[in-house]
Amino acid sequence: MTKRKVAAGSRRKRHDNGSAVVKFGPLADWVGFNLRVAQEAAFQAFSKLSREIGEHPGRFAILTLIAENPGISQTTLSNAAGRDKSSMTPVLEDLVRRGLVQRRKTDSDRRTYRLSLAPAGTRTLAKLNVCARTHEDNLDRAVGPRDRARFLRTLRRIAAALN
Amino acid sequence: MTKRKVAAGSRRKRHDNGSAVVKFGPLADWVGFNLRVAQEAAFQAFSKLSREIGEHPGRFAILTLIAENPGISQTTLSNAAGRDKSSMTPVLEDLVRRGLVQRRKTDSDRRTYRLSLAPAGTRTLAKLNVCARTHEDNLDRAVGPRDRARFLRTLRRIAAALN
DNA sequence: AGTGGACCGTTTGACATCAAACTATATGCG
DNA sequence: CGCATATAGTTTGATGTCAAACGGTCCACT
Repeated sequence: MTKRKVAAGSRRKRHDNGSAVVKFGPLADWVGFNLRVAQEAAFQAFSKLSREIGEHPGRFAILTLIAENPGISQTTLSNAAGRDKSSMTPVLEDLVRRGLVQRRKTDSDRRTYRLSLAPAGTRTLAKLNVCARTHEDNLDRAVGPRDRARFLRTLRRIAAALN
Repeated sequence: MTKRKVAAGSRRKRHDNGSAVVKFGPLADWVGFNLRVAQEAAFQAFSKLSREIGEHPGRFAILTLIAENPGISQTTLSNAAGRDKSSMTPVLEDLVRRGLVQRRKTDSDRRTYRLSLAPAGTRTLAKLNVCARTHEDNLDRAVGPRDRARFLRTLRRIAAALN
């Protein structure tokens, strides 16, 4: 029970280190909980990849959406990214300061900014796309090629149903 | 183009309201992005349900884990919930103050707390379980009964592969 | 032309979370 | 025994997010 050598795989620890065996009970079979765990694991993994090239993981969706929709406004961007418009202020301030994004006022509507990628932004996005490709390969491997399409379809249905 | 009556379903707006048509480009086909969108939609939906009974959505996992593992320590709890141990401090302070959770020191190790549910905590958890059941029904409907088991398996594989 | 309501982006305040530093406690090892 | 090291929980500082309030702008309607 308290022998020096313990069962396979579990290295001897002086204390718990918080890694005791835990029962998850009904949580273990709920879609909501497993969805959260999977998403957080995926985000952590992408986070690590993007930090290796010195970029915040959240910048990827922002830069992609600007690249795909040149001239987009901050509010439209925030809606597409699923974030409040007020959280765009510091993010875009940073991206503009670093020369990745251009922010221009229009003549027609002086309230809105028109956002577009600067050349440096295109280059940064290209590097992030390499990270995303690697990340996606890891995810695909876990999902399996046979189930990928079905899995994507289910995710989209969940998003659509709960909005 | 600018007629009074517009195409089906799209109510006439004076301005964009940030709901312009947006191209998602490659984002739309990435597992990582769709996973994020689905999870955030699901969380929002559960959040709304749990706020109706006056409880923070995040308390559900905490209370369930304490119920399933009486005597669990804060660090073990934080690991199981996928949160940093330091974020448990204010949460448990709140739960103890409201009489939902009991926190006792042990004789054997005076550093650790042993957490367990108080009767009020059991009652609150029962109410949260009703919310979770409703939420899960909505999710199941979106997933479809045929794909549910496969979907769960895929989510678990993603979580396992990226840790 | 004037005006009221809607909209864009920012500011502010609240909150959850993390990471690192810190205090107190426990224990393996000499 | 005594100390170096590991662990439990808290504190602190930074960050990202939201929601509400605000100033500036636009525009439909009178």
